[in-house]
Amino acid sequence: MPLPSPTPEPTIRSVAAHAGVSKSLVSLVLQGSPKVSEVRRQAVLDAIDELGYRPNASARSLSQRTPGAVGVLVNDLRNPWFVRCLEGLNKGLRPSGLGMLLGDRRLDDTETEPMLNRFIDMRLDGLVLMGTMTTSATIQEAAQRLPTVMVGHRDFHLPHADMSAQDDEGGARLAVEHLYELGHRRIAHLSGEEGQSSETRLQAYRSSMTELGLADEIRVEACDLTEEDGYAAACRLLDVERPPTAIFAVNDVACIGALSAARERSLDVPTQLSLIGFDNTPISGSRHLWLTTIDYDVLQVGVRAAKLLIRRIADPTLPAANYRSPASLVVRGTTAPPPAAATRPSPT
Amino acid sequence: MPLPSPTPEPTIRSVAAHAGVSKSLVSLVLQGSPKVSEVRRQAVLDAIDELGYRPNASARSLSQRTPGAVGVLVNDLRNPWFVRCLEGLNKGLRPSGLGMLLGDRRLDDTETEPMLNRFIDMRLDGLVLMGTMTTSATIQEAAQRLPTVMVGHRDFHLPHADMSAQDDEGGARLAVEHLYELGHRRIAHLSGEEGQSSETRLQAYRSSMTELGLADEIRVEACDLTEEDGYAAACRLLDVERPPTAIFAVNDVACIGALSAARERSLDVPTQLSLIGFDNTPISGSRHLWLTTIDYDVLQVGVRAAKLLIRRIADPTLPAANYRSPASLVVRGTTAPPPAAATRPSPT
DNA sequence: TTGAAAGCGCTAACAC
DNA sequence: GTGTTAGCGCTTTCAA
Repeated sequence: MPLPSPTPEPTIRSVAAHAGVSKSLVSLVLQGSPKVSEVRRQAVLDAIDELGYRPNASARSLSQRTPGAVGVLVNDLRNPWFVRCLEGLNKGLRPSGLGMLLGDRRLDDTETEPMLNRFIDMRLDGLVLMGTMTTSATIQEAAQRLPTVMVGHRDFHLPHADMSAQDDEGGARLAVEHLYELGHRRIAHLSGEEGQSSETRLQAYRSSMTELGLADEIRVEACDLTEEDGYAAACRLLDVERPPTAIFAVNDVACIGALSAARERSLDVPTQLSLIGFDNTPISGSRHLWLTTIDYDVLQVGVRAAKLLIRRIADPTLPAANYRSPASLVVRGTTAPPPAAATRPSPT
Repeated sequence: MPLPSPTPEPTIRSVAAHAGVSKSLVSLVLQGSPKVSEVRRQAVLDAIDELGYRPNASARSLSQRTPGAVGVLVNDLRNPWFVRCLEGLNKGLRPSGLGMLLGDRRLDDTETEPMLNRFIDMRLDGLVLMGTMTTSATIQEAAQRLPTVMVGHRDFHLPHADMSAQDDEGGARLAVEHLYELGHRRIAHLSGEEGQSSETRLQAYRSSMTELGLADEIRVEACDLTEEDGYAAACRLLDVERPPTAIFAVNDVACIGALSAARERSLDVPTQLSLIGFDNTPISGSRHLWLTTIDYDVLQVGVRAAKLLIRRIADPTLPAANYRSPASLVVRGTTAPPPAAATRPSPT
């Protein structure tokens, strides 16, 4: 049975002929309509698998004017955060029967425009913009034409898009306070270079520090949200006269970079340097890293995004909803009280 | 400008009317045909963006009988190997203008059948099966209907599918020989539970060991290809009377699990235990891990897969091609000579 | 219940 | 060069 079938592809027409009924009857059977007699239904069903018939999605989507799928544009699949979030999205989409078409912004930067254009041209039922990204004319156009939800951020203005994100402000405060309570004072921040989430986390770090009377201890280094760049920024933070005793990193990936920097300097984590990440990425729970971090149920963020999108597909005129998943602290192995000498010059 | 446009979507017809030409002329312009006068072309182009016209992909795909996209079914996106491989695939696909639709087998196991069915029904131009997976009736059907390439494996029989994979046999031998040359004798293998690649690596380990006169030292533990399971299997390997001085893991992810197991037992890597992985996954080069591993240019495996697929789309009757990317050793920080006592009971 | 017929938006012969 | 016409495979009135 070689691939190039000798017979032309069976269509609804050939099925009808084979079953001795009309096209429309076949269509009704395909859609599980109740108003078809049992005899005919069987005849059609039999014809279908005798012929190996498969409906043609393009034809259906053309005629029904909906492809039954949404497009998902992801920032960077190398970051496990996205994989987890996709899992949630997928789960939330399932009841609606919507499929998803995935594209990665970073796989190839020149590839994201064609991808979005394809989404538009397919007249997809919805669009998911997952993770920090800068806007562009194409994104704006796509978001204007397709019901849209932004997940993890609201980096640019999209009047009719919903948002499913996390409590960046609260999470960052939890991180700083945790370190403070352990006794740290020289708490530095490894910040993200772009994106509203990074910005919010940074501001929250600043205010927390100030409110704790540590305004003078504020130290910030910005990095791209990659491990490599987190490493570099952490180096800059550590290679100074009076290095911090603790670093709050904008996300887990950057935090791992910081871990490398510490190790390279033979700084023991957590006894000589405390580190805390953000996102509770799957890898952060790996025994080998065991990162203290901020959790906010990413899976739920994904599920919520799906629900918002489904709602918006049903009624695109809805006012934009903003949902933030609450943050909580996950204490693991990378935070501890600072070396005694560092905080308490000696006496009480 | 709210989303629900008051005017119906512009079509090729409205564009034609607006520009004062016929439908077919518009179609020709859209396809960049040279046989259109400059004046008309401009008129059409103007009409297009005045109206904000976008071609309808379903209609086009119905009439052209090709959607200009391939489906990619991936085993597990949590493994960074896939992300890298996708990058290659994407790169290789680019010149052809083919888009890609991505699905993850593990995101949700119940979701892979609908995904494949969607691929079939969309009459996609091709199918990519990326990474170890067990077959199913749906996979068989999809592969029968769509030009197919398997990447990284040939886990089941698909008569008309090409393969782009890696030299598992050679790579495994390199790993064992590297450890041998460092002086290791008690070399254990952390094997994969399923998949032909795992099987081949295991067999090569066995033969290498035997050929090196180490048949008696053969120790194998099987694990699922995840970090968690790699950890568990490594524990079983280490918690015995006479533990191995080196472990060759079936892939990097499992190797990281082994690293955790070593650390948990306060075994220093590499001075007390050597570890070597497989795949040269991006994370393995992370400073924090710095895994010795086997490389085979995954990117190239992806590119090659794209090329094979493009060829097969052009001529589906081609005999199945099998390509294996050559393997090489990447020595980093997790391998070293064994502790002296272990190999040389004491004297020379 | 079932069938006939008219589109969905686009491409592709084929004439002019 | 440009317009006309006939489909692509399916859904969906509307009659029968």
